[in-house]
Amino acid sequence: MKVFFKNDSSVDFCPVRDVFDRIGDKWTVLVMITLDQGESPLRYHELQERIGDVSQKMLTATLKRLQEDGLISRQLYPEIPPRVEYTLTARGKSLLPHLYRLAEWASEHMRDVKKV
Amino acid sequence: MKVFFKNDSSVDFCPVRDVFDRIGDKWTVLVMITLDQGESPLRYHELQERIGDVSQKMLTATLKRLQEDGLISRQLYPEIPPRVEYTLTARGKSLLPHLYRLAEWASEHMRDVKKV
DNA sequence: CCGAATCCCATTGGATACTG
DNA sequence: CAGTATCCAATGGGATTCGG
Repeated sequence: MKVFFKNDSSVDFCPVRDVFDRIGDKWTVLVMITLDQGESPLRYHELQERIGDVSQKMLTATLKRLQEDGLISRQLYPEIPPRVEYTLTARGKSLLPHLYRLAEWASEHMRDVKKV
Repeated sequence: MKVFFKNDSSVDFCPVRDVFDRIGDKWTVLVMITLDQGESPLRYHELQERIGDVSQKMLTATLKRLQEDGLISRQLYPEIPPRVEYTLTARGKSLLPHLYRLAEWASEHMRDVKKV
């Protein structure tokens, strides 16, 4: 596989950087996996509860960006009080296996590394 | 696959978080892939040149932590001037396929997303 | 219930100068 | 050559308050 670097002046994109710039933050992957583990669409507050230690600000920001990237979809039911459900899109689902494999690798290799 | 959350009080580790905490920063994955693409061990300055836009401070810090995690090894040849060579360890190599798959996914799905 | 807006702190990371 | 050390700017992210 070809990898592009910054001094490769002919190209303006680098898949490796791109993907980690997008999902390498603190919450994005966790939200996606939480949605995947939920057997059905999850509401805002359900997500917050299941993740357990995410602030409203960060959950909102993460959801918004995931939606902009087409990885999740947001369904608003204009009731009183409002209800909002989040689901993974096809694109989002296509990313998940790779994330799980990384997590598997981590549980095999990071156990002794962690200690910090 | 089982995923652990923070409110899962019985466990103190979460593979998903662990791995992204470790490799989700700006340079770690890039260094590993650069080492992998080099057909032989790479010296400090070669790494800096190939990556192109990494500062000395960050390259040094990234290499040190990769070494602490057992993902790369550092060989010092005490000559004048000194020569240092970096290689991927077996554990480091075992992680690479997963990173490449993520990069592949990115080049298929992030092209149109990127635009920001 | 689902956020938006603001404030503030901690961490990341870049530029530069110096050392064995 | 291969780093250290220091200073500083930018970003990430938490706590709190407010709105529809």
